[in-house]
Amino acid sequence: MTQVADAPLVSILDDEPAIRTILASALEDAGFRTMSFARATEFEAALAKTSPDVCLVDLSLPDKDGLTVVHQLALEQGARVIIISGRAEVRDRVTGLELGADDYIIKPFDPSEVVARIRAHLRRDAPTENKADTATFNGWVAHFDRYVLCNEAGIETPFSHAEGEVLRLFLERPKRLISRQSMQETLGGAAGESFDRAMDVRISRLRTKLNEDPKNPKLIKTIYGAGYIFLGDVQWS
Amino acid sequence: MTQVADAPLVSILDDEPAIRTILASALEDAGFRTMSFARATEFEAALAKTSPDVCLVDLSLPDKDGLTVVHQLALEQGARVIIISGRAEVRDRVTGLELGADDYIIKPFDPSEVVARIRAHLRRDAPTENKADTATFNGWVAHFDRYVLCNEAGIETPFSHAEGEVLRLFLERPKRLISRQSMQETLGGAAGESFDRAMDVRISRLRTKLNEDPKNPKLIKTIYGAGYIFLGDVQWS
DNA sequence: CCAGATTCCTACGAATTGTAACAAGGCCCG
DNA sequence: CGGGCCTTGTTACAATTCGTAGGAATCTGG
Repeated sequence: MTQVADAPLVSILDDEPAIRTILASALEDAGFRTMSFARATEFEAALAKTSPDVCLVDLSLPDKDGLTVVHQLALEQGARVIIISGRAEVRDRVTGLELGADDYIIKPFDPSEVVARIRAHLRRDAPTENKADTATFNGWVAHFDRYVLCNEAGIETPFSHAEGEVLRLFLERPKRLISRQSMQETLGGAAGESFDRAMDVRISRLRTKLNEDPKNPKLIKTIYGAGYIFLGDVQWS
Repeated sequence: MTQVADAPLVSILDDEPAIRTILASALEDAGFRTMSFARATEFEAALAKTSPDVCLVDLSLPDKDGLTVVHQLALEQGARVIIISGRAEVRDRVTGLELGADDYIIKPFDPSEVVARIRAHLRRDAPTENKADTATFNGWVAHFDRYVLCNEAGIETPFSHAEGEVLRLFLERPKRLISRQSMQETLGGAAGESFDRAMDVRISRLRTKLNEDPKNPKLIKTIYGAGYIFLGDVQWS
């Protein structure tokens, strides 16, 4: 497993070698970089040099109380702190979390859950930059963050929220049938029988903005009695 | 228990009334505001108007798959999502977390742990707003200590307290939908229901100071029927 | 080619939002 | 105290969005 230089760094602090090994290998398989320590003093010495993104800390340590470590970590460092402990009492968990831990995992644990939880925590670190909000297709560029549609000449046409919902649905499922019903479920939610014209109109307006020829639509194709298909080579970025 | 206007809002989605009651009372005792729903449709309808800080979601719902709800929540809203489920398998937990949940609590649960976990998650939300009072975004610099907005040319424009509140709210949650109602809750507090156009005016004035083109605003975007989104790459310092 | 169903599209109107103008209140300074 | 100046909510009206209605256009099966 290759390790990218900017892969998140996870620091492991546990006195049992077996646990360290299991965690380290599971995390590295998942693409993280790891550092392992058996004693709090070594762990803290390393912190002075490197700042990990996540710290996994066992509460029972030979040289120091784990909760103290957690508390200092949470206060001083910006790192996420996850306690991994054999102490399963609710009281233990609550105090651990209150002292600054971000999560509390009970031994025995499943490595895949540890990985999933770490990912869930890290996901919050970079909220803005990871979501793909720009799609390119057949000379068009749709900017969902700015609610703007841009053609080959670079002319921008704004689209509304409702139009954007439909467009996004199409761009996420290109070249596949999207039934009228599933479309209403995904969007408005208010699934009334006689209300389904609203969808027609939304699509009609979207077609207009895409300069579709009504007689011969190239992008949004109607499947009579079934739904719609969005043709077009979509690429998100 | 008195509820402060700016206390974090927790939205509960569970089909069992007993669970809802237990959670709601525990959370309100802990100083949170709560909203409870039995069905996903009601829950989602409420989301359109208010944006809670945390959502507690049960996976087994009468009208919709819980995981779908979680996924949409995580993608669209910025809210923390905590699954509370009777399904205890590791596989369930991992998929729940991967679909966007921030935490996964297994039934039966202890309310105090739920509270502790919510607090742990929220603690991460507001690391910036304590000390930083200068934000840089798209050529602008906002100095909240001096109530001054500074453009690329270095020209300073003063802004008022009310405008600063709105601006700060935007800068703390960039590129996320901020619902109209949650905005009024965060700010004015005293909310005349729908007759309160003060918010519109505040935003209009803020737009003017940001030199926004009324026809095509680049920073403060209106989402018809929902709220506003602040685009712009914010950096606090 | 016909009948019936389905879909498109234009126009209209209800709801929502933008903004200019006005008014109420606070503050500073003479 | 009184008069400007700033702030901010309120009101009124303009602009925008988007669902609805209803007839025109299109499709399908026979």
